[in-house]
Amino acid sequence: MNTKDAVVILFSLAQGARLEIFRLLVQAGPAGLAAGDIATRLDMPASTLSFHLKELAHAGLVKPLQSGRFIYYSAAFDVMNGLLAFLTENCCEGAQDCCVSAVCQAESA
Amino acid sequence: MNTKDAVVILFSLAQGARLEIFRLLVQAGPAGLAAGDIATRLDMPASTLSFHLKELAHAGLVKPLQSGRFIYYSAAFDVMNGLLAFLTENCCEGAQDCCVSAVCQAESA
DNA sequence: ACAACATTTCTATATTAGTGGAAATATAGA
DNA sequence: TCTATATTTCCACTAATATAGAAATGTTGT
Repeated sequence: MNTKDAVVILFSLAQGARLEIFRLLVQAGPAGLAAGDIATRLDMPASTLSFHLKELAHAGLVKPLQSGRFIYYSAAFDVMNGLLAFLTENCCEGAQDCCVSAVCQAESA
Repeated sequence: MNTKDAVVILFSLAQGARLEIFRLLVQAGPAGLAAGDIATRLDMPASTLSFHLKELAHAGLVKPLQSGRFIYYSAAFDVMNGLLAFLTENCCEGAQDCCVSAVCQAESA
């Protein structure tokens, strides 16, 4: 991951509608949700949703899977993990205690 | 942390210049760097840097500390950790294995 | 082929963001 | 107070983004 990739990913999340879409998909898990289902749950016009899904897919944060007439979108956890690692890379010149430890402790506690 | 806070933080990072500033400060550690130092290292006009620092500070991602004529900016690791936690909240309906574990394993390995 | 449905692309509009020079503000030291 | 330095604010310009209706595309079952 380089700076340009990270900017694209962050940009795709830095918008109210898109962040809600992504969080919905994170909570939905690997199976994902159909586009129409997302539109209904978030009360969003189809064209607006499509615009945002395209942005998220372009960043690699969501992956589309066609199944019949439906297209299921799911969150790409590996891409998100890569982003998190990038954001805390070379943290504090090697003193990693001050950086992401809080998250890891919260997870393992 | 709510969606609006997260969008503000993500937005502050979703820009090439700002992401570079933040990463520089992450690597610099808690002591931070003076604004002029950042400008020199990133070869950026002072007014442009100031614009971006303001955005990062507004999001709470960097903290300014005045010391004489200099203003030292440092990364707010607690805010970043809060963001990471928010992004993976309620992940996969409880099956956390699929989410942030990769980051934590990489850190502890 | 046709009808029904799911999703995307096209189009126009309104709003917002990024840039950097010049001027203003703040601090320190003599 | 005067000067040098550090940083921010002001300003104008250029460009990009979010939105949603309407039309187009693709898919399924009959």
